[in-house]
Amino acid sequence: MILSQTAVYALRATMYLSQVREVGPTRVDVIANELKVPRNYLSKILHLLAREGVLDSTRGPHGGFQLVRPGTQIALETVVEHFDDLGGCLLGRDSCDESNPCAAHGRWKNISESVLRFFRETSIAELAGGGPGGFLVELPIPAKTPR
Amino acid sequence: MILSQTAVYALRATMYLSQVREVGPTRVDVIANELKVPRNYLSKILHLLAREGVLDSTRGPHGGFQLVRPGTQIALETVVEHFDDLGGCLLGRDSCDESNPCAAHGRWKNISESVLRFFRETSIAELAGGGPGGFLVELPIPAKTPR
DNA sequence: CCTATTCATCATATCATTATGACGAACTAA
DNA sequence: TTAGTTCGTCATAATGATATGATGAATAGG
Repeated sequence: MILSQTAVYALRATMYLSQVREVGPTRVDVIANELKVPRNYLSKILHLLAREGVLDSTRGPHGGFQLVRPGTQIALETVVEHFDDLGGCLLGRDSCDESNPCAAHGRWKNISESVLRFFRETSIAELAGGGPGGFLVELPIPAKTPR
Repeated sequence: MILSQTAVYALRATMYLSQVREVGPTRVDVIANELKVPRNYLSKILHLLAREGVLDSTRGPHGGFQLVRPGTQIALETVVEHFDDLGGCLLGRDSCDESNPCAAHGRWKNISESVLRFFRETSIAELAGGGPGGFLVELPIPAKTPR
């Protein structure tokens, strides 16, 4: 698989959040149930995304997670980069660039760049909205609650 | 990393074998030392490639591994497919195609295909020969020894 | 046939990823 | 201030990938 299970959970969860029509946070349990994903595991993933500024988290009643800005403005890369290293050396070397290339570097570069561009230029809302059963509506920008 | 460590070992080993100028098998120990890769682990990998018809293995004195045909005629895919599943669903679904697509399918398809094309159309000799310090000479076709 | 050589394989260890269960900390509302 | 709700986090488990060490089986050459 190209992405780790963890990164896929993160993507699917943020995609889900980008489709929630009601403003305000959504509980982990709801997301976990909806996506059929382990609750505590997802909790850690979302917590990390909150620490990294992709989500807002709120505790207590009416708490949960929400996107810090509409899904149309969040690139897949923004979510995935915290879990997987896309764009590393194909042959697994620590350093691999023009001045010190691996055997595959020159030929792989173009492909690699188009992959990176996909993650950089595709928004989670684009994916969430494009799939079967997805919504195409624009979301209101949720109020940013300071922590 | 896009490829597993195992797949990278397999690639590097076959690339190495494609550059060996002498006809006949090369011992695992030589390859492992040369590539700085764990010997027994590499042994299993090469054994699997032999079972799968990518390599010939010979036991006893003067034994070792060799490519079944010149590296110019072995695609990266031929080596990698036995270890990693390239081209699976981006969101990790078991089945994902035109008739039952995941949310990312349509947008990811083009990128995915160019990745697959790279592995299908690039030979191990191309990589081995293209890197710094590589050889560009053509190899004689090694005699196919029945097992 | 014997011996050295080499791959084949078994048992086990280590590590990272993925997952589960229990409890603590923060928050809301009454 | 109390009770209920919800995220936060700790401890631990299960699994798969990666790695090591010891031994078995096939082969070539004397």
